[in-house]
Amino acid sequence: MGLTKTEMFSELQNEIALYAKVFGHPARVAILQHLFKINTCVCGDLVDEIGLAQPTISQHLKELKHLGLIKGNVEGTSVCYCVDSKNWAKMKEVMFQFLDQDLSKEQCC
Amino acid sequence: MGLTKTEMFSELQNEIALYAKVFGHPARVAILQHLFKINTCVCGDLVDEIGLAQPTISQHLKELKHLGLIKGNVEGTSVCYCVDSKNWAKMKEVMFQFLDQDLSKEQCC
DNA sequence: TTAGTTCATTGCAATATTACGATAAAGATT
DNA sequence: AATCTTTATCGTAATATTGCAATGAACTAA
Repeated sequence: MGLTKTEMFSELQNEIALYAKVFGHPARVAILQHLFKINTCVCGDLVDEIGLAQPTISQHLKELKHLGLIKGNVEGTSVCYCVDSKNWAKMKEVMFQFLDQDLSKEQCC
Repeated sequence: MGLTKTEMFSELQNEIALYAKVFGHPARVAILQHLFKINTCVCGDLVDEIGLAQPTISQHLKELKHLGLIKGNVEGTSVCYCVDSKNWAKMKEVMFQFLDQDLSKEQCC
């Protein structure tokens, strides 16, 4: 069916899944890593940096922007992208809490 | 096309994306949360706990198992699942390193 | 043996995602 | 104005994902 039944899950579960989904493609991971590496706005390097076509990159950027993880600033003809540090921190908190659960008790397996 | 061009990306980028992808569905998030909450093996509660059909849960479990994040132990008629703490820790390290990049430098946006 | 329980697998339909050519939009340059 | 540069959007093809009914496999209980 391809249709996720979001209504069956808690808001937190859906939030985690949404964040994770956007990281679930290496192109978006690469985009973010580049933004972190440069650590300032990037205006167009991305298509050269990553090997995908311009419309494809644009689409991936859109998804990252839609979740609020990056911001885009129009600057003349080009657009400057950078990580939205405030929203990134929010996301990090949610994801850390999920990933950092402890496994103290013994396991039977 | 729906076909990710994995060969264009680094091994780390693909690894991060694979982990993230498996967390990119609320059912799998819910399964993992339940396993953490119970903090021991679970033999069949999952279908009741989460509201999806048994084959659907089985499929999600398969994906989690395939990545090594959970283990399944056959115990008579039933199968006991639990988080594989060693592999979970490995995954955590990879994901933390990706998520925990700092944003010290000023941003222009 | 027969029937019941539990989980995996198969097969399929519906939807989502990915990629990109073509094109549009908008500012910059000549 | 005419052209160039840069990014977004549209349309479409290919592939992936999700969900479940039906069925199978394997052990248990009567």
